[in-house]
Amino acid sequence: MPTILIVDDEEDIRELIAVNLMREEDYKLLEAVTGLEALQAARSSKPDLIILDLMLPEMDGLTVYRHLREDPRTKSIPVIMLTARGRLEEKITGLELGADDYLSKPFSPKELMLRVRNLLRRTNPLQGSSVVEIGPFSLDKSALKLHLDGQSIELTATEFKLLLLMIESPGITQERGELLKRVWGYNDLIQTRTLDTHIKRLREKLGNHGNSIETVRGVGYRFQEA
Amino acid sequence: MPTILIVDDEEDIRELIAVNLMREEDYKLLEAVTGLEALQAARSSKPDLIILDLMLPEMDGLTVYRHLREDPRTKSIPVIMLTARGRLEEKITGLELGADDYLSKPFSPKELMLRVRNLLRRTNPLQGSSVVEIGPFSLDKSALKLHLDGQSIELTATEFKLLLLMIESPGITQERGELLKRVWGYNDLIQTRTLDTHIKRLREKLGNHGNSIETVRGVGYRFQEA
DNA sequence: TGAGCCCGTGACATTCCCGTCACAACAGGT
DNA sequence: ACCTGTTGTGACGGGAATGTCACGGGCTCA
Repeated sequence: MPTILIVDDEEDIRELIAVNLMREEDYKLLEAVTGLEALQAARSSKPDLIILDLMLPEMDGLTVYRHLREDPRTKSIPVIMLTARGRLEEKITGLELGADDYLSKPFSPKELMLRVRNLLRRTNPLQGSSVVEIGPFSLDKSALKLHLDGQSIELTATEFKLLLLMIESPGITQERGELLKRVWGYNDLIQTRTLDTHIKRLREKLGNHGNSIETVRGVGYRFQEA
Repeated sequence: MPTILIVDDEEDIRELIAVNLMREEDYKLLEAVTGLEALQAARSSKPDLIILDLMLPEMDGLTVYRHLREDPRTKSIPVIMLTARGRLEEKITGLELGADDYLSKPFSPKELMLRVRNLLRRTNPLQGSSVVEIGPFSLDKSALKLHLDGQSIELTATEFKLLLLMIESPGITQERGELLKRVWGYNDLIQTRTLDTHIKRLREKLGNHGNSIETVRGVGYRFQEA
């Protein structure tokens, strides 16, 4: 289970980030309020990733970042920096970010989750390399590949998530709104062709098995082996 | 019977939610006014779902949520959060909510009911096992399908509602006005051939069993196994 | 920086559902 | 048998839901 350290002096920002990380995946969370706390926690707990707000009282966020990079114990931990849009952002753009990333406020939590996952996958590739098997379908979470009829089909991240969601409960109809929320994070019943388009792309990639994804008009889609 | 815990400091909001929930389904309802009460109730009564207003005196709603997630006894209980439209909402919008959900005030009770049902079904799949069996008939609510004589018959949403209504009380004659109200929401005794048409279509799809839907002239229709 | 990939969107095509109508068939009462 | 109100039936068209396609923006990697 990956450990993530959140550094921010604002209680509710920490709260929000934490709350979101906790769903979706099983992360172990640490929190720090000041730069000093952050450095100590980073050294002692060796988190897999640090989310660092640059706007900190006392010790500036960039300073914290430099210290992290100088200490061999924390040198290789990837960092996602949160910056206010403006001058600080410019400074960062100039930095050689290496394995790191940044996000300017106000940011969408969805975006943050995405980067967290990306960064963890990039630096910690073994992470969650499990395989789901349903009938002739074999989904490899780590490689984002689908094995079917002896063939290996590459899926994109979104396609994979969508297919996995449906394939995990075969025979159960997944409502459109449900899929939009779980895959894209849309909470409102917005009108979009995005879901349909991805369903189409999935069906194409599934070839003969394309009709395993059935349309339930007015409700959603369901996975059902022919 | 699923248990639902409502957490809100405002009496009339609680009332409003309670009244609406009771109208739709048979839920057992619990109420809590403060965050502490909520946590205690959640731990002792283990509700199937919690509706949590984020705007609470004393202990903030997000904090309550956090505690719920930390305690293994309440960790897996789904939560619907109610937020005021505004800053908090922005923070939450776009989140990948995972098992949970949120709704911004003012919300329509209909919307809330919908999410309650969804969430309960999703997290508690045994619950309301979306299949109804009567004699040789087997109705799958989620797929809108009817299994009969080893065959699988697809029904449209309207057909399904209509058939379900009659099949749930076999031998009982359903009056035309009653059916029009429950399936179509028509409150007036309007003159329409809609009902007849749908009955016809149903009979067609039922094949040999078509005559299980009997006409009671001047009154309505009745489902009766041959 | 340029090519390639992935993704969301809007425009358009297609399919499907459903209510209505006109007319046929039917049942019950006289 | 005739009359009358009710129900069955088939066809039609509007409109909504979904399928399909092409485009452009953003990101990545070389």
